Amino acid sequence: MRVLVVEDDVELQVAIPAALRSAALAVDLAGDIATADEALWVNTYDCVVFDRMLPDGDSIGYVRSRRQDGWSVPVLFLTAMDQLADRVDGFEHGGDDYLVKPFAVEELIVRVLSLSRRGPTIRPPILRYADVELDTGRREVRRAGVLVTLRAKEFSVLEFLMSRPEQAVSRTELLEHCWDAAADPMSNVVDVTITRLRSRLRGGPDLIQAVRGQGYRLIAPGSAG
Amino acid sequence: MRVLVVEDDVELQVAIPAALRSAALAVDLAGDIATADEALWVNTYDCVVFDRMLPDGDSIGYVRSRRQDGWSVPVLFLTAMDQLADRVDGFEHGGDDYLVKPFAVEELIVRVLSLSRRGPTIRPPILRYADVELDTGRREVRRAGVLVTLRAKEFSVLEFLMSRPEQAVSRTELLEHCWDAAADPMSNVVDVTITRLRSRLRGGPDLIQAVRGQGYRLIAPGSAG
DNA sequence: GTGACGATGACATTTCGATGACACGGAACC
DNA sequence: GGTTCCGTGTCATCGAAATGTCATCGTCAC
Repeated sequence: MRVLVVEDDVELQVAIPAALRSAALAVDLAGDIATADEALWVNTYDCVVFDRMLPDGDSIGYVRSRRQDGWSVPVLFLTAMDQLADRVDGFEHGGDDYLVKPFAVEELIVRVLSLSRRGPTIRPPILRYADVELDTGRREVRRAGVLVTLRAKEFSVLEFLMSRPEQAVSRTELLEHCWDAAADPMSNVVDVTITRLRSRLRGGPDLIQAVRGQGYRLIAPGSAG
Repeated sequence: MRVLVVEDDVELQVAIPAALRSAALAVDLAGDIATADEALWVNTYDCVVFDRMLPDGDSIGYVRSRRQDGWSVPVLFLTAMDQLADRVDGFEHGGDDYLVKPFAVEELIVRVLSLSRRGPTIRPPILRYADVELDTGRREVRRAGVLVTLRAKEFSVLEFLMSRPEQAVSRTELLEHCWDAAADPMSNVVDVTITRLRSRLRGGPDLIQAVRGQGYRLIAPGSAG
């Protein structure tokens, strides 16, 4: 779990990261909103600890504007007692929390852990064609429910074909999407990989059709294509 | 001892606080879940008395969702006889209690005092996969019930893997979530940490599978993966 | 029938992951 | 303040597995 701490107070710049690291969190530090903004574009964080008042402004304004762009990383605001009156400002977005200074580090840790955990659980898609299922998250392929183990290249090629079912895909396209720039366009790697793919999917009729002079396409026999 | 009472019935709004104050408890009052939620973020309570049915919903849903974030203040649910059938719902969390309306105030006081005495034991969620339990609050890991001591980084990596069971997780993702910005993307820290993690979890079959070219995934042998 | 394209088996090469040994740095403890 | 210990990162090496190459064979279209 990785956290960005945005704090300008020198003492807290030391204390907060130390506390969070003791809880096995990876911590980056920024001293102002500009630096924080940069870090937030470059890296992925599970949670951000934002001091309310920073040299270049009130962090709430920054967070609010990013929220409008769909940015959804949970934020813990550190706020002084005298800023508490307008604390409602910080809660337009349900995913956030705040902590009044001074606070106990244990409290901070608990809050940050809690916020980090609600991270957006993205369900990676599962591609389906005929009796083949390709789970992009698990990196698993099943044919008629039976698990089929594929090599990375085979998986990658099948994924590409399944993303364009029944479309003819040229060797060049496959090379460009599944191989890196160093791939030799004269080689027959694609053919070989297709052969290997077929042999692994031998749990039913051949779904990979060669289109002479064009490339390959995924097609279920009988689907009049 | 400070207690939050969440009740919408006007008579009970008077009777319950009065009873509890007579037992030397400090009582705050909220009329609905929204108000209660705000109070619970701002203040620390030793116990919450929650009516089951409130104008803005069933309090059980609210409590359950906060429990998932590790919130552990004991709750006493006030439930009508006709809601009793589904009372089990309220007891996923061991620290809670319930009282069927109508009730004797003495009974209420006894229960609240009993709950308050337990104090706010922090009981954050426990991740489980196969025979591995990871207690995010205690920062403890058990395999087949046996305590396994992990280093901070190892814990952090395991936590991330366990938050995405059976999903392939790339080295980059792990680096981004478990290390800070100083991490060298070219380094093999992730591999090394995985090796160390495996060697510590040698109380059963290897659950960490390398996905060649992709990263790692948590998978129990035999789970058709 | 024949010529080009695709399929495939065998083999070579490369890449990738695992791991042991070592180095560095911070915390704890004299 | 110095020293030791512990956690963590770096590096080099090993070995296995994945993947590319090549040669040969098959087959489809004209």
